[in-house]
Formats: sequence, C-alpha cells, structure tokens
Amino acid sequence: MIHMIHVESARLCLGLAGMPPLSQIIDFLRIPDLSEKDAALIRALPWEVGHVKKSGKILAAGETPDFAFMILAGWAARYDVRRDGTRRVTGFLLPGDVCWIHAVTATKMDHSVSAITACDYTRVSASALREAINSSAKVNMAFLRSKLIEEAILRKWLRNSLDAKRSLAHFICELHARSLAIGHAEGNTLEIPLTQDQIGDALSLTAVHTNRMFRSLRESGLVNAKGGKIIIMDLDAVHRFCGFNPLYLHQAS
Amino acid sequence: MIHMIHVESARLCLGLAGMPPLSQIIDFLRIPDLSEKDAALIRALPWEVGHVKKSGKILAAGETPDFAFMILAGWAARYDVRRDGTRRVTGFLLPGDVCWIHAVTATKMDHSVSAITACDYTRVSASALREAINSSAKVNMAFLRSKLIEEAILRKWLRNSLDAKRSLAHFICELHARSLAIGHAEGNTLEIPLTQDQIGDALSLTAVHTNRMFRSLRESGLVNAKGGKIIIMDLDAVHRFCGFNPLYLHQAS
DNA sequence: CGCCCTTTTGAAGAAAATCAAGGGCAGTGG
DNA sequence: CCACTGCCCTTGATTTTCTTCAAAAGGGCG
Repeated sequence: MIHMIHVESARLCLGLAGMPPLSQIIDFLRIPDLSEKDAALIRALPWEVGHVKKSGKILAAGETPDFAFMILAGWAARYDVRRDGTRRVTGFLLPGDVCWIHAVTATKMDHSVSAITACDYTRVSASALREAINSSAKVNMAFLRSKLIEEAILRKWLRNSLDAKRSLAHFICELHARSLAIGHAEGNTLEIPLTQDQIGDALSLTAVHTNRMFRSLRESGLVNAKGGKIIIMDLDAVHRFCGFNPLYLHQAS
Repeated sequence: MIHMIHVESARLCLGLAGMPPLSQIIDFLRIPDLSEKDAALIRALPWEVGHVKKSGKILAAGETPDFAFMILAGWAARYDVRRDGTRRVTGFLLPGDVCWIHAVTATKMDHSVSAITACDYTRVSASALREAINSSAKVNMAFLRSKLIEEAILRKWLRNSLDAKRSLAHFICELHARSLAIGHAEGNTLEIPLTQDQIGDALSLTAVHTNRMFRSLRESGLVNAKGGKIIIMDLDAVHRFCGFNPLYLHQAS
C-alpha cells in the first residue's frame, strides 16, 4: 500500500490525474483501523482535485479558507513573512499531509501556505469536513492527530534552535522519518526538493551558513547531501548526535 | 465577568479553593455564544480541582495522560529538555488555558508541563472530555480553537527567532494581549511571574543576553521592566517595532 | 553557448554565548 | 536587629557562532 502511494503520486505529478479513486484518498489520510462506516463517510465528502504550479499560492495569510486541503503529490510549505520581507518557513506539507484547522474553525489564516514544487492536492469544503468531523469520533481523532504531530514538530524546531549543526541534522532526521512513513525514502537515503536557501528559511539560518553546516555534517561523516539527494551515513549516530527520537511524530508505524 | 475571573484566581491561589462552582469553570473556558445545552454538557463533566506547588510537575514527557487540564490560577509552562539538560520552554499556560490533546487522543506526551508558580487547576478525565467533544460540535470547535491559537503562538515564536530584541518585545506583547483577555493586565501594565532566566528559556537566549535586551528596550523608551512588573511605554510603537498583530491570538475580544 | 539559479568558499563584522564578578533584596536564623 | 544565604538582576571582558558581503564555480536548460 505504501508503494502504491508512491506510484500514484508520481502519476499525479505527471499531470495525468483526473479525480483519483476515493479509496486512494483514504489511503493518503493513513487513518489506522478505519471502519467501513467511517470510510464511507469520508468517501461521501465532496473531494475535488487540483494542481498548483511550483511556488504557487495555496492559502494566503489574512484569508478565511473555504476549503481544507490535502497534498497528494509534491511539497508545500507554511511560512510567515517578517516585516523586512524575509520569510520563515514554519512547516512542510508532504503528500498525505492536511491543512484544515483554519477552514474548519472559520478563522483567518495567520500564515501562508504555498507550493514548493508543483503540487497535486485534493480539497474539501470547510462545511462538509466540519460535518464529517462532528459526526464521527474516529474521523475527528484522525484529524486531531494530524494537529498533534504538527504541533510536536513545531516544538522540536523551537527546541533545536540553539545549535545550527544539530538543528540541521534533526531536520534531516525528521524529513527522513516522514518520508519513510509515506514510502518516499528507501533505507537511509531520501530526496528532498529544497534548496539550501529554503532549508535556511526553515531553520532560521542564512543559505551560506546552512551550506557550511552541510559541509560540517559531511566532514563529521554523518550525512552526505548532493543535489537534493541526502544520504544518512549512520542513522543511529545521527540520531544520537541531534537527540532525534521519532516518538514525537506519532507515526502509525 | 472578566474581573470576576481575576478575583476568583486570587481567591484560589490563596488556597481557599474547594470545588469552584461549575459556572465558573465555563467562564474560564471563554467559549463564545455557548448554548444552554452545551453549557449543561460541560457542567456535567466530572471536573476535579487540584493544586501544584511552584515548579511542580503537571505532565511529564513520555506519559500518556489520563486527564485534560485547565489552569485556574497561576502560570504553567510546556518545555522540552535538550540532551545537554538545558530546557526550552515552548509555551506558557495562563489561567483559562487548556492542555488536552494528548489526553483526548491517548498519545504519549512529547514534552513536559510544569508549574511556574503555584497553580490551581481543574482536570477532567480524558474519556469524559473525548465524549463531550464528540457529542457537541460547539465544544469540539471551542477546543479546536485553543489548538489553533497555541499553534499560531508557536509559529510566531519561530518567526521571531532572528532578532533577540524584537523577539523579546513580541513576547511581551503576546503576554500583554493574553493577560488583557483574562483581565490580568490593566492598560499597558502587566505582571509576569517569570525570571529573566525563564524568559531566556522561552526565547532561546541566555539570561545574560535577555537582561541586555531588557535594557535595550528600556533605553529605546519602549518597555520598562522591574521585578516582574512590565510597563509598555508606547503600545503602538512597540507593536510596530516587533511586528505584533494580535490577530493570530484569535481572541474573542 | 550563455543565462540563471544554486552551491561553495573566503574574509570581515555583528550578534549572542560564555566566563566572571558584583549588587540588590527577601527570607532565615542567631 | 543584624548577619547570613540564596536567588535574581546587572555589568564587563572575551570567545564563539552566525551573518553579511563578495566572488567564483557548478549545473540545468533554452
């Protein structure tokens, strides 16, 4: 099933996508132990499929979203703009990740979401999702779990913000674990569609310093990175080095 | 009503508290437009009142909480411990703030919560709260809103982590806005029970540097701080200086 | 090929940590 | 009543980390 997601995202990204089968959408959501009744509830939602070009807008700060989103293929980012115009990325959305809470609670976005790569997404109207969440405890808990994880990631990013090298290592470990969970990494190798500049925006480092930290990780024999392809040389060693414990990602595993 | 909360917290903190009237608990939750039916639902929950001493544990990383908490009086903090033993505070809980998502989703805490000052709290069993959330859309949305706000705060903390002076200013503005909302601030003056060391743990600064930033704010004529009492000299100027926009706190106002 | 974007490296400067030492103040105990 | 103690705030000097500025080198693509 995990491999299916991978193949499917590739297919979608090639632009061949019409409406993907609804069963597929449920796979992306990765809700454990979903009953047939709840699965039917989710299938019955008015999902729509869409596409955003690289760097395209998904949600802008200030607007009140009418739709909740789930990424099917590609990467997106949440970010906030500082008064001087620089950006801080506050989270990455990978295939299967959802963006829904402002829509469901009908509140204004306090940050923006945009596509890092070209993205295929599926979206559902805020009111329909609200009803689904309110009518099924299982669906409610599944979406809550996604918030739990996002919040935990934010906390780790904050915690790590003392030491640039460990921070970068932890970031790589996070993306490795998340990529593994959706079948987008094999062993200790992963591909990420981020420039060092974008990684810097996420870690609050300049591109220059991010580059130096990559070099430092390479020279320590921990991580090799080349053109978006990252090889973790010794996973246990890197985990120890940066204090990474995958528990906080609360993955179904 | 806001003033009532203030008086009540004082009373509780003096240790005079038994079980506070249930109507009081609902006031603390600050749920707008609560119907009588939903109010009754919340009143029917098995709330218990408790007390933690200064620095006492509320929830520890690794445990799966059986209860959701709401602070009635005093301040608590969420924090995560680094491998070298230093702490990063990732959030403060003020009276009226809740701590529930790990309980409701039955997941292990990925961080700890402990009392900054002596705290009075009320707690409710995870299963009871889960049922309430699943049986009332209004209650569900009210708790979701609390997550929305906490997450927004985390994002701003991340965004601000470039400039220590602005970061401290923004932090003060945040606490000012939150204190105002619960009647714990008057005009531009607020009292916070935090040492500069604890503020440093929250901003990822050393106590020494936090102190220098306080001095710098004072010398710029923006903020005066003395023994936990903070006076914002010119609120608009401080807001402009650090790019504070209270929108992200999504307060009932 | 030439262009743009990204990566890489160097050198200088700014920001924050670290190290070290006093000072104020509240609580405690003689 | 006063000395002592512990905690917190404050300041100075030094070192480390990260940014800024600048320039060159790779790499994909029309």
